[in-house]
Amino acid sequence: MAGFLRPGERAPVAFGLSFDSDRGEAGGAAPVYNKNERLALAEQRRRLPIYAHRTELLYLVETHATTVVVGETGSGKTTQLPQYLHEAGWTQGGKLVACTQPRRVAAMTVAARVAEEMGCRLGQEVGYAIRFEDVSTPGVTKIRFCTDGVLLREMMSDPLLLKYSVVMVDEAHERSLATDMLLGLLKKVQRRRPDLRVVISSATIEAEKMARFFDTSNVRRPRAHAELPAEGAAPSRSPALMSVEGRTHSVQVHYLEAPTNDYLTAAVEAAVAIHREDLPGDILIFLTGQDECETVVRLLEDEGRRLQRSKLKWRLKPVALYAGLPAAHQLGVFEPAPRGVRKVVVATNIAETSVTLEGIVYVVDSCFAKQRCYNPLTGLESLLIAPISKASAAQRAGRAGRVRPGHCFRLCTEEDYESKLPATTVPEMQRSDLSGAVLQLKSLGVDNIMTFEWLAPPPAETMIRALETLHALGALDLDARLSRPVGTQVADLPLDPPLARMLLASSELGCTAEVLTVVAMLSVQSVWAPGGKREVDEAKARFSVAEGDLISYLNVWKAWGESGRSKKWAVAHRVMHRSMLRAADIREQLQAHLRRLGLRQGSALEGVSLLDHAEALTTVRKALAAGMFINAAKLTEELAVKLSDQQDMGASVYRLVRSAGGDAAAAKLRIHHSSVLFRCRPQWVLFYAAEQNDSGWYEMRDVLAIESAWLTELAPHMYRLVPLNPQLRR
DNA sequence: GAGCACTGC
Repeated sequence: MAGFLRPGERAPVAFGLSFDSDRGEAGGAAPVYNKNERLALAEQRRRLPIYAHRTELLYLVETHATTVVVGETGSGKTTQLPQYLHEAGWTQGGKLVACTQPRRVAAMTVAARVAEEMGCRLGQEVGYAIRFEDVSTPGVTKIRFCTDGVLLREMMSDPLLLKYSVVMVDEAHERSLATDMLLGLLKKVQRRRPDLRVVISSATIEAEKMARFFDTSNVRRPRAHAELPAEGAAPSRSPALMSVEGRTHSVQVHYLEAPTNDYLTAAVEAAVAIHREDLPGDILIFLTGQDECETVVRLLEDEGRRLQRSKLKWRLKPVALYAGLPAAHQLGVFEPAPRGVRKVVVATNIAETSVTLEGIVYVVDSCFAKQRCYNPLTGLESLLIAPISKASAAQRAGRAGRVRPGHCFRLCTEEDYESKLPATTVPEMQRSDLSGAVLQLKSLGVDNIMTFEWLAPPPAETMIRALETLHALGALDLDARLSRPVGTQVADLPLDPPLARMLLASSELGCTAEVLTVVAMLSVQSVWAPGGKREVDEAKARFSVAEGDLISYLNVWKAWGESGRSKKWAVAHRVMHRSMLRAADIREQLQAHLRRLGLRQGSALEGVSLLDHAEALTTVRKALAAGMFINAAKLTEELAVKLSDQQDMGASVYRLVRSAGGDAAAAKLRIHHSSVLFRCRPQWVLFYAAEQNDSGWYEMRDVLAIESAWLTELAPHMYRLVPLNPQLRR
């Protein structure tokens, strides 16, 4: 294999790998226990690095409207800071301290830990709120952990966040769409609420930017507010910035001596080389997708068999980890490896932030990831393999230093790392469709979207496209104001605007029962289980109908319901039980929203005779079309000629209907293999999502076959009939 | 003709 070099190292050692510094240092098994476990909780709290900064932090929050805290991993910021604020009196007078997290599990686990430290029951003084679950008690709860999405929703009924005295935004450097929106809104709220304190927790790389963003010391305060009676000294409008050291071990980084164009083989070689050194510790390999992970697991299993002859102390045990994996298969990943076994976790980006693994000492990083990108000119998304950022690479490397000093092997040369990887990842805000975000801002009273202060403004084209989409859906009027009732109702529903729109249409057409199901199932990750391609195809065929995927989902839902929502049924039919349960939750939540909005509910298919079935189904399809008509595609006569390679020859090409020319007209679409319409060629289709992959094709998923006349009927503002022959025009 | 990084309301 190609050897590895440490930064600044010139001559390669025999194998490029050398852990001499590690030998004899900690010979035994890697410790994976919390060595403070037996200490009283209070003593453990005092031992956290952040404890030494307690007084200073409280002083900064007291005297500054915004405080940016750079707290490295293990500093204790997430669990301690909210408690310090509570102890210092910020929760007196019925106010709460909020702490937002980008992920649901984080909000739940952190809340549980803090409740334990404070010696109270979860949901009393300490609570959390995530979608479907509000574990907090009004009047009792003082510290509330929640996802940033929940706090955003909460702002729709409490725009000034009057319930809260302090809002702490954790993991702000991750720059999720919801975090960026929240930051912009918090800055706006601060102008109206000088008493509110904002605490931003961020990694070093984004900290300065956060502080600059919240600095309003040069902005003149509006006169109306200057006249407010001063309650003590006003806090400084220049943010405070402070760092708290973390508690992690050093990670030594190694690079390839020569570049590779096959990072899968390189990853396997690196893992084998590490294994041969015969030192303790698990290995974590970062790749880009499910297929890659499975391939490398197989290759490592082969290598493991071969290595069994070579008298090593440990046996290799490769395991894959990606989001689509059924929970049962994930178990092996988190269980500590038994004695004499070295775990090799082959993971996607999920291991970068979403899950933490114990016992990892070695990280092998392909330095690639699949990145979602939005093209506002076509209105379509891409999911392409791209080099990760240096910030991402640092995060991945850090996964090696949780239990003891570790090593990170990047599968590129140091020169390429320095010159080809961008410093930071482009924030989600700048590579997503923003129609949902724009609508939410409108409903929060941000009238002029173009002048809203973003931490990083999205492309103007994306904003314009979002306004156009919302206008086409009828959610905005010609002055780009929220329409009534459609606009306010679409904004009220916790759904993508197109899905919300079809739900409203279904109420008018009397088929909410069916559309609720479809919308809920479109809102979950994947209905079908991964694995055995043929098996899934066969299982799917049992539910397939010519009208397309959305109608087939109705059959899956019905059959799952008739089985008594049985997990056994789901497994037998290659349906993801987890997804179905979540869809059921979403469906129920949406139904409650419909009731609250006072919308009529009904079923088109229930109790309908076979004779009237087709007509009833057309009603459902039209309701669905009312939300998706923007994504209309028509089958062309063209046959694909060598788009990427000969495999594509003969595939049916679809073109967007809405485009008059330009980038959108050039986009070649085809029906995704996962669609039940893959082998059919309906003339006219609508799709919920299409994304470009590395083959160059835009693949349509969740397809609905329609009749062309529906387009002009449902969306005359967008589509009109063009006579084929001008002479036929009357 | 072959396949879905990760979150969130």
